Amino acid sequence: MKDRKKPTEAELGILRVLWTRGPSTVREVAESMGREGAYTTVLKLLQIMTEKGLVVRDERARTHIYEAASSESHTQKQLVTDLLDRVFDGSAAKLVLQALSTGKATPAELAEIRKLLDKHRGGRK
Amino acid sequence: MKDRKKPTEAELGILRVLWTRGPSTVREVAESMGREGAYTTVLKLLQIMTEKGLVVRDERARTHIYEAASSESHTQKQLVTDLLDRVFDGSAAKLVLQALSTGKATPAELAEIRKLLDKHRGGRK
DNA sequence: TGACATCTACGACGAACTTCGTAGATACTC
DNA sequence: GAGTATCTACGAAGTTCGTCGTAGATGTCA
Repeated sequence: MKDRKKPTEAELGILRVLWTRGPSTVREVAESMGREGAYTTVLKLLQIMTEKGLVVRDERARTHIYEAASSESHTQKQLVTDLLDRVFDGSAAKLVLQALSTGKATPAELAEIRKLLDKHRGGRK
Repeated sequence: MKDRKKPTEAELGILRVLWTRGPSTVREVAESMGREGAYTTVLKLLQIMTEKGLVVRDERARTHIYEAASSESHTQKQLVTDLLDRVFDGSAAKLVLQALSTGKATPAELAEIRKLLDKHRGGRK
């Protein structure tokens, strides 16, 4: 698996569009990003991403259709793992602590996290 | 605050050394990274980081002493916030879910996270 | 068919990042 | 004091990334 390669900033922006829109053309991606003027930029990025294996391309029609090669959650996990190793010495607790300390978690989210913990504990015990 | 600037990969490596070692000379940093051969590389990086404000330099002595400008936890929080915005739509819950799903959290850590949640809930109520 | 629109491919550019070599200044040692 | 070691400063090269312009192929339509 060549999943080791982390998408760059611009690539991530495109992946986000593909995850929410599903398979899309270059034009659709560009418009979704509000970058209609930068059509060829998006095209080039998608071509490179195809080489890297970040997206998959259906070129049966003249207008190619691109699709994310990895699911959003899979990529999220990969990026979290990366941050964990690079910045937190692999300690998930430290990461969660910092995530919560940003104060961006709503009460509903806190409850959700609580449920997650219960599930994890259940699996472990 | 110019804290908006995210350290690059190499810069982060140096910051990690400074956080664990405390104020250090170029040589000490290079040795701590096992890059003694790349002395001038580390020096150049530290010079650039000084310009960027990532580190602070004491140049009273001939051999300058460098120190991280921001604490480890502060930088961690910044990087988590960045990931949160870029990859998780700002949802701390999603991030925590992925962090836990890596399976890297020990039971002790899970307990710790639980405690954190209690504290957060307490503050809210 | 001819004019025009749309698509892909590709090369080139500038900016940021990382690396290293060299020069020059300062300290150390005998 | 001469020679050596160590330090900073700085410029240049190689890479990656993001951007865009242009060329050429293909489709559309009056």
